[in-house]
Amino acid sequence: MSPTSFESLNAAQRHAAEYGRAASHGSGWQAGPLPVIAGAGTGKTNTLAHRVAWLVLAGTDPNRLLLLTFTRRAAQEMIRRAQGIVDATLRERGVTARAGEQLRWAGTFHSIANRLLRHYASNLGLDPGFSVIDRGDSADLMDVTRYELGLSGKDKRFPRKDTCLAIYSHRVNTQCELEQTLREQYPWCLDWHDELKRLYREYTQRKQTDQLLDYDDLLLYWQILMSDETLAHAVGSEFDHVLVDEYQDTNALQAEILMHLKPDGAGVTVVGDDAQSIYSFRAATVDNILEFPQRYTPAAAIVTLEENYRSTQPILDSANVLIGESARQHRKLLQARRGGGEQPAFVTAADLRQQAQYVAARVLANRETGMLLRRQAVLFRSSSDSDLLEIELTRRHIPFVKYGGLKFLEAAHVKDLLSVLRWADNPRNTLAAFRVLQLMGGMGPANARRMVDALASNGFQLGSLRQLAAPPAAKEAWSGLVEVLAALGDPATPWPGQTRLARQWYEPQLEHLYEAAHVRAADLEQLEQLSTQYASRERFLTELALDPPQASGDEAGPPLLDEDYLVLSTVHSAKGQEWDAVYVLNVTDGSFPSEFAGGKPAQIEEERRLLYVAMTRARSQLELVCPLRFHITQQHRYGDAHVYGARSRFLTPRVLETLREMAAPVDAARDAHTVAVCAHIDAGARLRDLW
DNA sequence: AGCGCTGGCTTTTTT
DNA sequence: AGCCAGCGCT
Repeated sequence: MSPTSFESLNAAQRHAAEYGRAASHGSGWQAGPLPVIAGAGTGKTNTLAHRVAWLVLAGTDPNRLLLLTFTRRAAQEMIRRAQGIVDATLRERGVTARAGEQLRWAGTFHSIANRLLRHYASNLGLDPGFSVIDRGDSADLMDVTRYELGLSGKDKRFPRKDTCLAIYSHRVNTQCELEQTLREQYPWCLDWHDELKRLYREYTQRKQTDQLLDYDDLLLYWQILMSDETLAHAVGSEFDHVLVDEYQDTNALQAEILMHLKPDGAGVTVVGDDAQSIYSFRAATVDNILEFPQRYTPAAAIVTLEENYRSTQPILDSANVLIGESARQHRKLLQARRGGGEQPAFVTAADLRQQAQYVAARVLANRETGMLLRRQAVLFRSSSDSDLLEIELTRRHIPFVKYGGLKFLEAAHVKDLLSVLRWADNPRNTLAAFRVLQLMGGMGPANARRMVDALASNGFQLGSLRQLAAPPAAKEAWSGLVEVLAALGDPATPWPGQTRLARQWYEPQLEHLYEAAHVRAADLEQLEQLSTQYASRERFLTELALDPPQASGDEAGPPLLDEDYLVLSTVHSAKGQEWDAVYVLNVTDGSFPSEFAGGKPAQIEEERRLLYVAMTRARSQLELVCPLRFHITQQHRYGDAHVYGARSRFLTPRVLETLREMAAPVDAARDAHTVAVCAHIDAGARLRDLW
């Protein structure tokens, strides 16, 4: 193969990339199953890209190669890199690269499911024009259903809509009984078992009536498709090779789909790291990767990548010790290829404010020695952990971008505007209809119901809305809406400009809906801008649901690339990334592990892996920060109630030996009366006791 | 009957 | 800062 590119791989990487060499000739050959356990920073993406490139160079038709990744972004990155390797190799051989030979089947399980289901819709009794609804819409549908079943308003509070959806999702993705999900993950909802079951039955029914598929449905329908032998064979034989990235974060449904795709494992490559499995709340099961080899006879041989190209050895030493204390795993020890390096630090701060000040100061100090802000990142367990830091950064005029947490598309006003387009796109989408109708003052659930029923009895002709009379208070907004919907529903209306039409109707509604209307109006302009980048309304709405912009500011596109900014991110969103300096906030019991983690060993192990993922993002500098004193917020009682936190239980004596312990310098100007107290209290238990 | 406002309560992480 | 139940006003 390519003398340069492939020879740059180490032995294990090359073995993985070229696995099946002996069998490879012509098209349609297969080798596998191949499990690759790739430790953090061991060149996983590079190896997988080389495997894709090598398969293509060895004669595999790129159209017969299925690549499943965790995010669509990862798929695009993989395509780009594999293409680069193929092109470079062919150039070396004096062959001009064949233009347009692209990987058409690369994407997330969900997006590939979307494509397959539209193709096989008729086999499943599905309308090929189904809509995909995102999380927020699913929750809203759950809410409407709950309201109509009369499940709200009992003396005991029924679980909120997001919780209802989370339980539902967990239940279908784990393929376990509802009762088991409740007992293990949502014990406080156990009393509602029967009501929830009724709710889910109705929810499923409504989605089917309205031709809506939620995220979970994409997988469920795919699984059902694969449960039929004939159809499974039809789908499976479309592909010679199936490669799955981040296999440690797949769930039972996805494993089953893969199994039916290639029952004997021929042509299957899975890549992942059990030590980085952190998505069990999304029903991912680390068992998939732990038990993968044994699912075949003979058992598949594992290729392990342990040479780490990212971090210095002192950082890896800490991480190795930390993860070494976990019981069940594919053992591996990360070895640094880079020399030198300073010991990572464990820094105690008096409280959250001092933590924020300390981190901001360290970021600036690094910046002054020439380390760009974007080469540094602050990581944390939950999105709100960075609240104080964000204030501090703003005060010091340090620009930052935050990943994770509430996103642009989840903001109420953005969803409002999108709902107008969604309703026009699919008049049967009563969910969008309900949302849009109730945006008008004077129009509540009852009137909205009346309008939707009338629309249904007129065969969902949007034009028929003209005949209906709105309540007096909504009169003006109503006639405007009717005209906009008629325009959007007319196939002759071009797509560019449709978002503007919708926005012109919606913007006046902002005033009575929200407090800071002008701030929200700016977002709407941005959404309009974003929509112009898509070819059609249908593409815009579907792709937005499947691949939303990652961070606030992300949707603005290129301009940001010129600027320097600090990265703030949840650990979950930091997956696969790296920075020169990494600061981890709140390395306490309560965050690592989360106070909500529950006591089961498997749950605690996952929390340990979360800290492992955070630590292994660092290239040269790693600091774990631990504030000692917390103010209690968002609790029953307000006031200056506080607790003293203990450092994370994962920082055992053996781990601490690998760290340099230090205290954040006390800011003398402030807090003269606050003395840093060293006390160790089980804050997690205290917080749990509050409930 | 239906709308909208008030006030009490809030279980993380996300394709 | 939302969500949701309950109440009072139209």
